[in-house]
Amino acid sequence: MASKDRILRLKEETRVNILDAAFKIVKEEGWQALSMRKIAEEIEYTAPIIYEYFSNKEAILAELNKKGYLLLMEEITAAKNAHELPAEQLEAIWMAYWNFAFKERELYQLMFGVSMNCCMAQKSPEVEAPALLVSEVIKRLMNGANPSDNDVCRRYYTFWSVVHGLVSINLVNRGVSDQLNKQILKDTIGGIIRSITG
Amino acid sequence: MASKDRILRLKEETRVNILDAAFKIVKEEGWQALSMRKIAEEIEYTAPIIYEYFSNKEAILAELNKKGYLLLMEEITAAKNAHELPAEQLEAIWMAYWNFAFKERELYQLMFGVSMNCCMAQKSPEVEAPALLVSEVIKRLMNGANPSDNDVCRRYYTFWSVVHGLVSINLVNRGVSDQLNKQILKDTIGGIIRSITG
DNA sequence: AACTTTACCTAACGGTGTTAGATTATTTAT
DNA sequence: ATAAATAATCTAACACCGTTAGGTAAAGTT
Repeated sequence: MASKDRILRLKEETRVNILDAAFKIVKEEGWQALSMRKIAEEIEYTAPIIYEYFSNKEAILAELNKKGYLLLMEEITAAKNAHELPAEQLEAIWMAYWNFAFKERELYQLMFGVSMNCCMAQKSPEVEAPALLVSEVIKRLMNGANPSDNDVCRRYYTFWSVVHGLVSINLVNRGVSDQLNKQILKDTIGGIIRSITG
Repeated sequence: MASKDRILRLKEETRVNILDAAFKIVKEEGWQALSMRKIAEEIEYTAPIIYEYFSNKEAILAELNKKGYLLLMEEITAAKNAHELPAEQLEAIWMAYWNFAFKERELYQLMFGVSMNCCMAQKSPEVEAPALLVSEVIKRLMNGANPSDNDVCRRYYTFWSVVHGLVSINLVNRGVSDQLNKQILKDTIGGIIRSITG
């Protein structure tokens, strides 16, 4: 009977509604505000209903995660296809990645484990000390060029980005071998130093 | 009277005990397992007592955050002092930073907002697609050199680390200007590309 | 010994994810 | 059309969370 199909379509529809509601809440109020009861309220049901469509909250997050990757894939594919030369493609791809992260920051947080409620924001002497120490060394390395604060800062963030990026990828992923990581680390740091000293 | 001092010392001691208990729980069971009631059980009190020493849970996290920065500062200072030349100092500092992240991974997570329960771990076609696409382009860029999978993978992680590092620093920090970020991004990506094409 | 202060606890509030069981509505079979 | 079976949905509850109010018991002070 065709009514079976209609019912299946309705079921699929509320499944989508649940995901949309979750996404809307996260966009408007952030991840910490996402709760099963709030999703239920949004779709005008009670909370236990959601468990007919998703085995638990984590399953909803997994689905949104997938959605994020599909969106990212769209963006970087378009960026790639806008160019011919691989060098230009690569630059466009990573620019698209960057833009995606800020256009869909909530999805990016979910996808790559960037937590929201971290203490780094609040400034204090203890928190700022490492940056100062490293910046001093960078300044010494560049002392021939008489660098501005902006230059030093740029170099500091370049170092920090690579290392923190590689660290956090490994903390959440545990994918690549330690040997490969150390190699990447040494090579890249060496590269930045050479690019400074010329 | 001296008893006043002794009592103050005792108060300070249980303050430290609370922090130690929290740290122990996190080390053994991760951040998601840290609760006020569990801390209380560890120090053999009930939960409300903790609020005599810390205004809320966040204040405890802030204190552990500070502890993390002090430890990190120790490590990178020692690394720096082991060398004379700024180039060597920088390499040693970032290696120390790397080692700190994995020796004290829980502290690192807290300090830099690396969230623990992220979906990236679970592999699926959707999740792997972007990496494949980028790797293809990298391979094309290196086609003269006939690169191994390991080489391509290394380059991919180098790109990804910088971009993801810069992104996540900006997502949690909101510190640096957009202009500086774009500059860092373009420079670094260009640098990596040039280091590939020779 | 009575009074005051401190230390500490129990009980509760409103929130979370999740499950069990009852209730209502819809479909199917007679 | 009516009875039985199935599906859809809800209420109530569990065990946990951070946090607060209020009471009790101990310690210190006069």
